Amino acid sequence: MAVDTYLPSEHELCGQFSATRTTVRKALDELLREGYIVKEHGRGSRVVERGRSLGLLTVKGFSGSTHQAVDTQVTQPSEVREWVRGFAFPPTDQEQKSTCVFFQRVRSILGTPVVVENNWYSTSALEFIHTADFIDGSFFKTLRQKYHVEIMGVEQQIRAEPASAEVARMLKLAPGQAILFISIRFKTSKPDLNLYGSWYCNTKEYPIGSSYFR
Amino acid sequence: MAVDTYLPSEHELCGQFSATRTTVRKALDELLREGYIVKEHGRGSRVVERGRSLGLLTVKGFSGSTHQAVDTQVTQPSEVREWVRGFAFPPTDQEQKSTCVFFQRVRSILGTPVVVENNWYSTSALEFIHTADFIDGSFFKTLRQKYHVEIMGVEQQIRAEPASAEVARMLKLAPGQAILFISIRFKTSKPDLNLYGSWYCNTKEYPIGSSYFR
DNA sequence: AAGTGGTCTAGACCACGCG
DNA sequence: GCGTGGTCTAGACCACTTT
Repeated sequence: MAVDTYLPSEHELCGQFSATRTTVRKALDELLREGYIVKEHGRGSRVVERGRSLGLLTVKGFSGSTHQAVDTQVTQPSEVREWVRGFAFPPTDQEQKSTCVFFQRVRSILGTPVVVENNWYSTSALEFIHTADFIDGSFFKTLRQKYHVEIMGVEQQIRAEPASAEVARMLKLAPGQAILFISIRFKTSKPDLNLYGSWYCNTKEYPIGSSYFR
Repeated sequence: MAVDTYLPSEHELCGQFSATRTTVRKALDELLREGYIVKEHGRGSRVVERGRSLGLLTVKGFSGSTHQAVDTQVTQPSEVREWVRGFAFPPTDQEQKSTCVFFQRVRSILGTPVVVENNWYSTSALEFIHTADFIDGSFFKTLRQKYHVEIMGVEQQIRAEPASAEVARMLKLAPGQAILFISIRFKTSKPDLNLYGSWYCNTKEYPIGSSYFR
């Protein structure tokens, strides 16, 4: 949809999709939270330009980015490991009873590496998926299309830290530069399945964006 | 409510408050997003411990903190100024036509300064409120109780930065330490009134927390 | 089987923007 | 006055958990 145009009214959308206000409004609220529209009381729902930011803080994950030119490099393909400690959101007891799958990747925008992602999930809740088998290179898309698992929510804890030597190397920064560290847990529609991440972000060019509406 | 207990069922709450499922669920969804409860399909809504984090990323602002012992020091009382430039979320044209009110404060937890807040709002949308007249020292509480203005949403942009000399001094850190910079815009129930902030956070002891659910 | 949360239909009334 | 979004009541059906 073109920026600055208005969507059909909620009542019209009800007709078009044979749904009720409740359902239509729920869908529009998603668009609002993702930053695609703003609602103007008495006028309508206007399509807006999404800002120059990563949009990491929503359930869409990195794929919800404003940027089309996000490139993903797998730096450590999926492998089975033991859990490490020190998560801000610790895995459940059940998850810790089994091993986990770990993979690491680096996200870049226009050639600039912006995020180093360390990702884990429990082998008890989801089979081993090789990074080479990700549909279109996307983990979330693979979960959705092949396993019918949806991301239902996300919890995060955010800190500013100096970059370690290793992270600095991967982000092509000087060691000690200020980076953003995100400890993250995604909750999925599969009750026992959570996805854990420790993400290191270079926010110099591309800050993290977030919006939240009642 | 005690941690790990369950709330009355949604149907029960409907009875207790003479409301419908829709309304009760909307309220519970707020509690979910604020991190006070988790919903367990088929079981109920369980009260959980909120983590050791600031909860800055929701519409509650700093007052949504987990910590009771948040102390606020006004370092620059309200005064009328010209707008400065460089906001991630620029004031609207209408707002920029008039002057603005600026105030600065430092939030501390258990004696440790954790946030330096620079705050602005347009004089065209809200009268000058002296920091000394804040109800219980809270700006949001004053807006709500005295002006019947509610916070409806928040947009943020987050970066990791080295602390400037001035910010370092206020946060009692060494200059150049990694801190978190948040550029923030609160939208209110008063259509023309937005609140703008540039916040500098020391996340070493108290990281920023956020949760998001469909 | 009974109780829970998840989702939906159907319809009402209100507050806001605009002509 | 009319159309818009904001909120609410009333009630149905489904999926999941527990007994």
